[in-house]
Amino acid sequence: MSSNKNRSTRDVILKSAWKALEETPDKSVRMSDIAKRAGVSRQALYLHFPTRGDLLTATSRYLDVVLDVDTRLIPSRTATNGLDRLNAFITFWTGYIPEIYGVAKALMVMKDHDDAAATAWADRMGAVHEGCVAAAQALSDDGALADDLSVEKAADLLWVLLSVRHWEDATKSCGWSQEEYVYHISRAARLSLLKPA
Amino acid sequence: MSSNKNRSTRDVILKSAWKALEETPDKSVRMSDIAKRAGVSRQALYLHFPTRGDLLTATSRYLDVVLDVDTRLIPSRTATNGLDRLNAFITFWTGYIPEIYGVAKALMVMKDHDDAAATAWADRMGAVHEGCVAAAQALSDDGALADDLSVEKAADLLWVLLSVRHWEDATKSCGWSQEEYVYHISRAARLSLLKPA
DNA sequence: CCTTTACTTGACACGGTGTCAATTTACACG
DNA sequence: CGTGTAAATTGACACCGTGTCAAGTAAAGG
Repeated sequence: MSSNKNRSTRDVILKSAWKALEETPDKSVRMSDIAKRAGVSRQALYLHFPTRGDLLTATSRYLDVVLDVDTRLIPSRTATNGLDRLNAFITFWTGYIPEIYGVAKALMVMKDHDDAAATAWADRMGAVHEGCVAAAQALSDDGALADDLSVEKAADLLWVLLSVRHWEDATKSCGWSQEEYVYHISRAARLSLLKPA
Repeated sequence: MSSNKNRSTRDVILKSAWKALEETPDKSVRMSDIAKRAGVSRQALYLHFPTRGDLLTATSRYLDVVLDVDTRLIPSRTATNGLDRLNAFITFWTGYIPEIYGVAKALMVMKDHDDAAATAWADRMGAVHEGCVAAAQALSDDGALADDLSVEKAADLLWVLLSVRHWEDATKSCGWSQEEYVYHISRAARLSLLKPA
């Protein structure tokens, strides 16, 4: 099978991209860096991915598989009430962010000056937004949603609170630990979304 | 006075940078764009500002003067209780963001791949953080701060809530109006920071 | 054995920043 | 009125990273 080798190089590249970005999420990782790490020529990258943006997006999808997003989302999807669903979703996503941060950061940076990357990022974040809508809807169904929030606004608010930049600000700029971040953000989310007790 | 002409070109450049960035905060404004708009050669820019980052930072400081930050901060500084101070500060800053967004965006983008710009941005945001600390302290003095927040954590939380990226997410990605943004963010801030009523 | 497919090598164009040197403009002052 | 000095112009160039292209190599598979 000729496509076997094809596949495997592709995977090597994706893994290398991941590792490189994970290692230095701050510094901008070049195509040549990834190639070197993959033990492959820079041009081989372009054989598999048209542009850097495509490689980054592919890497982030690759992560979803490797890190098994679907399994991780089960608690949230199977929650039996709104508050549980909200908590489960927040737990999932806040735990996921640090693992994808390297790749996410690269995409975030790129989206600021590359329309294709912007679309890709919007697409990825759209998935998170859907999760937020589901949680907000579940709260609404329970009558637990604060009175001055529509489902849509609640979802948006949650989404904004859970943004990767937000995590970055809190942990990198403010120096919060991951625990502090999770605690304060989920607290803020609950206080903002739920009807006052 | 020879430095008069010097000054005035400098100001023309700053104003042009401002206008250019205001016009297209999304697209990356080039040095040549600014030069053209200022009716000056590209090299003239480098005569006044060593690098693009320096020009951007100077522009943001220029805005603070032109938009009269000090006056705008008076209500916050003279508030007689914590809640008033918090509200005044939020009103100031949320109103200020849209006005500086173009320049801020350029700096934010640049900070992701330029250490000098990162420092400049951190410096500018440090000023905002100080405002957050002052507000949090005022709340604490009133005994109005939520029990599970230290002054420092409260300030950080407020700062994160008020980040420019946050505003960008809400208004650009979610399509909130400025009014909606102000309403929901200040609501979230109050609910998160204050002792439950 | 010969074709096809995956990959390599090395060269190059492009866009944007920053640098440099030579030149021109203008205005202040003796 | 000229002259010296500071400010600005012009055009060329180096650098970096992305993306393109053409020619060559290596190996699997019929």
